[in-house]
Amino acid sequence: MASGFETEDDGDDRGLLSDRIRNALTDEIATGTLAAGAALDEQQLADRFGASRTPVREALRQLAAGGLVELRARRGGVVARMTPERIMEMFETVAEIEAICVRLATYRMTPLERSHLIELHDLSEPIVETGDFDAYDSFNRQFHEAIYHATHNSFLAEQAIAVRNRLNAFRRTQLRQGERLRRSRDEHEAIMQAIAEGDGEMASRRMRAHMLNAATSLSRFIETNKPAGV
Amino acid sequence: MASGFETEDDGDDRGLLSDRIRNALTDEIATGTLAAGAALDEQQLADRFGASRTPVREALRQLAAGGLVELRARRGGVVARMTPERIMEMFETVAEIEAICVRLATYRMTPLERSHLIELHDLSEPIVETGDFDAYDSFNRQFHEAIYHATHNSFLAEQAIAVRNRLNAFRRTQLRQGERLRRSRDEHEAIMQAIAEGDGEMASRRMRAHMLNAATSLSRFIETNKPAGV
DNA sequence: TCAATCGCATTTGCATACACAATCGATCGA
DNA sequence: TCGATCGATTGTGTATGCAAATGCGATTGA
Repeated sequence: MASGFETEDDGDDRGLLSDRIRNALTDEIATGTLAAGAALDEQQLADRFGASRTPVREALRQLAAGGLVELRARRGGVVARMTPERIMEMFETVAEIEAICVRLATYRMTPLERSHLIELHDLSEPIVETGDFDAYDSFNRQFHEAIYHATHNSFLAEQAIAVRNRLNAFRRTQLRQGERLRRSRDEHEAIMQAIAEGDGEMASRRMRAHMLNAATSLSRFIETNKPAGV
Repeated sequence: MASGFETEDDGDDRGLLSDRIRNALTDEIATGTLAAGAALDEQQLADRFGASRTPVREALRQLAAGGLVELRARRGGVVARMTPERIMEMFETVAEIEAICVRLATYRMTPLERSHLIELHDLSEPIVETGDFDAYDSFNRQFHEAIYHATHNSFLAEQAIAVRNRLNAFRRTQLRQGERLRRSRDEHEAIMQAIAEGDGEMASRRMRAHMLNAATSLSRFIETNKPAGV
């Protein structure tokens, strides 16, 4: 009440309603609040968000375009069901795209970008020591995105981020194995080594292996925690 | 009038109105009927399609998600402007993804898929002889999509098709140089050779070169036909 | 008892209506 | 004459209403 402005209270209710609903739904799908296969009733969602069906519909259409929900005509929408096979396919795709990115980045990154990446990598050591999963996840994201941008191909970077986000949205079963954290950083280390030597092909192979290791680690987790029926 | 059914006259007015509008707009952007940067007035489009603004809005949102139109909040939408730099970035991305696909396809394709691909490739010879650009374009699409599917990674195949379509939508300046047609087939030939030898890496490199050759050919065309101001 | 069909309820798809924001033009001031 | 501000108009964003289609359940027939 100190300021005279009341048009924006929290800074959260700003922008388009449909965008806010879309972001909220994206989060809920990512966190698993909305389980895969769950029906998405427009009126029900509208009530929950205190809005009308119109912005909800637009949000659903956008999510459908992004592949997070399946929208069958006149039959409503459901959260996209992900089979283990499809998740592995997505992982492989991400791995290959990441491999592309690191190869191009190796050949094209500026000295500034290189030093920034090194600095970022160095920062991950204490995180691994403390075993802070969330912090490492955040670092990991920055590390990979730094590589995307170092390709100096913004379109490719956008694609990489998009496909990675799409995978993350369904990766609510995060890698929470202490051993994996250390191994992840070691793999980063090997990638950094190849980058430093200017060997893009080597960096590419190591990045692919790095991603597939993460996939394997996840698939083990999925196998052991397999829900009945699916 | 022979049959008693009248629910579907042409088979064209079936399905969702928003989908039809989306497809129509996609085509118009691809063919250049809607020039890049053209403003997309919702009411105007609604009138043109004989519909209300609602399905038009949904179509625009989907196109925005696909990257074909840019949608600024409360400021309407315009057909996405493509700079030559961005087009080249897209070409490079497509080239790299195609390179991935052909490498995986080489290692994973079934004998049936291999024979199908060979058959397809053989069919292109007479097309090159006649110099039928449209026919070759159609064949070319089939050839590349056959490779996508042979990766046995449907997600990757979807991504490849999506990014390829997205590029095609802005490639209304098609390659209409007779020489390029022959060279394109020769490059396909070299790729087929590598596939036959089971050398995925070789096939990958040749595919990348193939795509970048097409890009170079296009960039020359763009340079010579550069519009004033942009 | 099982299957098929008819009818109802629910929900989507589209149209229309209204409110607010942004842009453009005009008028006022310097 | 140029700039800025205010107002009007255009157009997007959201809400609501209506019609059609889908899915489900009950009823009827075999």
